[in-house]
Amino acid sequence: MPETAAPRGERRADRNSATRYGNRPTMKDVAARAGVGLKTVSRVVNGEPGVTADTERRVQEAIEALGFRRNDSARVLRKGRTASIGLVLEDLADPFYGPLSRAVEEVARAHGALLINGSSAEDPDREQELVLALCARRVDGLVVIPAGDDHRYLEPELRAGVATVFVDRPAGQIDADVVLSDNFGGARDGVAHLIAHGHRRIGFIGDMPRIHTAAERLRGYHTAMTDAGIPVTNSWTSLGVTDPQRVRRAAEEMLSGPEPVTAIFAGNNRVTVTVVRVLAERSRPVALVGFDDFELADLLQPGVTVVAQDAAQLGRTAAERLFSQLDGTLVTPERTELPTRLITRGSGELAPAK
Amino acid sequence: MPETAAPRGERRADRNSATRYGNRPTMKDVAARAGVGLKTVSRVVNGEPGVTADTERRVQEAIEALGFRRNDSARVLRKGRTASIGLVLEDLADPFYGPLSRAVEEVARAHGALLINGSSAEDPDREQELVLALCARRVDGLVVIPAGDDHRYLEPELRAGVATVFVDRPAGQIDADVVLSDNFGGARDGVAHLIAHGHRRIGFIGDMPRIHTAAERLRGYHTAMTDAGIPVTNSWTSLGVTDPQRVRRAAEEMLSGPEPVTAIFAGNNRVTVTVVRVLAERSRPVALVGFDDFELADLLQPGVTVVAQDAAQLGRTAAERLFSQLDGTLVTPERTELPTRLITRGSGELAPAK
DNA sequence: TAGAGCCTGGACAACGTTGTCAGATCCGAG
DNA sequence: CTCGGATCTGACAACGTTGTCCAGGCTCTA
Repeated sequence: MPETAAPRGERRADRNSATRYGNRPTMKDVAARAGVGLKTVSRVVNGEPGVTADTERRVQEAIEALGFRRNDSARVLRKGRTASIGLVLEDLADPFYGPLSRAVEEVARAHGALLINGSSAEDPDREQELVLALCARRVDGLVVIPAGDDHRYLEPELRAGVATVFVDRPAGQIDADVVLSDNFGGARDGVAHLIAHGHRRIGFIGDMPRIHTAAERLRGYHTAMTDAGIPVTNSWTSLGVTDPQRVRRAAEEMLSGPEPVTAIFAGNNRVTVTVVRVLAERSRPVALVGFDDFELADLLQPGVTVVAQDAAQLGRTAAERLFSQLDGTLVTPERTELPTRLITRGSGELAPAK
Repeated sequence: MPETAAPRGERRADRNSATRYGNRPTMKDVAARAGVGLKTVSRVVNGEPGVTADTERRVQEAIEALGFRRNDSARVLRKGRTASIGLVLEDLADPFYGPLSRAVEEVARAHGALLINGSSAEDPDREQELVLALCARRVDGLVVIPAGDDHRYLEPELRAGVATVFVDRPAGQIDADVVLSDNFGGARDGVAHLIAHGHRRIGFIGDMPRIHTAAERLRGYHTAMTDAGIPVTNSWTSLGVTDPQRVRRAAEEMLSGPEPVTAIFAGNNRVTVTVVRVLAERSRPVALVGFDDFELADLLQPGVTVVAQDAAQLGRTAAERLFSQLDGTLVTPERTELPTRLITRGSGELAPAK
């Protein structure tokens, strides 16, 4: 039907202009060139049956010649599903989130979906901004590592059917699926490990307790101490922003008071590393167990004993639950808790110094 | 205009059904509820002028009540720009790419764009698949860390106006913008550093030379050796897949031959770490310089001397060039090369063992 | 008070695709 | 030779938004 193509042809007077910047060929163009109907092109592009080999060949040639690529935006609009999921995390540059993100991506890929991700930089407003932007893009689902503690802004989205899984920390004020590490148990076991090696004065340096993981780990510390009948002195714990300067000061204080600690439990990755630096500068050996594993921990002198959580497994589990929601397999929000693993490498097995 | 809303109202017999799973309210719904025209809602949502305060309030209330969120897919279709860019890299879990990705994200954010990313897993087919999927989504631009060496498949996309910047390695067979580290200069300087400390038998363990960065670093090694008048023996270089087993074997071989090397230049991150492990098992000190910095390199005994490249800067530069292309500021593809930095920490300053 | 000009709001088409449905074509069997 | 049915093809509407354009009401001035 050349008639169908005519108005289009008029608008784009010169055939070459179809390949000009920002003016991509559409199925209509392909159809005109191949001398077939619009829908036939759609059929070929989507591999639908009911097209003769000859017609298909003509269409393919036209696609090739014009450099046509289907516009998925239009497709999405029509079909309602975007085949993409969103991941909001704290900071992609953090070595903990890289593997997690990659794991989510792999699961998404297995389901034919792309991953859009964003870093909240631990800022609740930015988290909300990102999440809502992703919803506006109509991602099919969301994996969120929350920065804020109030997620009621998600309610309309949840009602509208956006599948959502929270990871690493639970959602605030709403009932949602969540995948966590056993922060409490891990910390408790780590501290108990130090106690088992003879320590009684054990320091704890962690994040602000308003962060769920930090609070849970602190609780684990207290539980282990209480279980062993050890009263905890206030000066042994330091909770707050975990920038190197503060952690350094905190470590130095608890190591030099009248009742210096003989062991330190570090509440996260960054803390552990800073503590390692502080300890490296001192002659008296101090035991150390850190939450979160990190690369090369085994190569340090001594190797650093850690409570490891499996970031990739966390991401994988979350993504799988997400797609279960999308399949309709899963309906009720659940709380999944993954175990942690104590990896002994030396630093946690040092005996208390006199 | 209740008349306008009527047909819609009929289709969704029950008002509640508008908030049912997968059936989101549209601007039409909002307009009906607020008793205004469709375009007025659009104006309010986009903050366009020409709406009285009272009308705006009514619309805002309807939006609130219905939990409306603009469908960006439709918007994209209409406007032609998606305000999103794609990033294709090798592996998000690799600590080198985390900061790079984050830097790209920050620049994108500053330009109001979201980042979609994908891991090619160093597989050219998967790279192409990802890139084309992103093009189908009509991302405004692409940042690609290429896995393959033939990117002619991108030609139709480039003609269609998809801004593209290659990072870390140049594009193959097409003329495109590219941002690189000075792999050649960095490796040359690193090896020269070893030579300056008295080494003559220096090993090189690197990736397959079909990877551009690997080839350049190898060239740097050869140049440094030649400049110093040192003939290179074949058994001193190992090129291939950089899995731990192979690297370990390679290192052990060059350390135990009749003419054992007294220093090793490691072609990348992973190689460096493996070599550190091998050297830690041996008593005789061997000097080591690695390409790429890594966390805790300073805490090892001895600290590891490295040729550092700034991954974040690489990402930032690439993203900025991308947006310059989109602004129209930039038209001619260019090759940008960022300097590397030698960081001395001890392992590269060891004198050759007898 | 009439006319000009501004401001607000809405009807309509278009973006590029897919689902529906009906028309056209071809084959073989009666 | 004709008819039924299977197969292939295309016209059309719809997805939810934004750009264009025009209508109607208002204010201001002469």
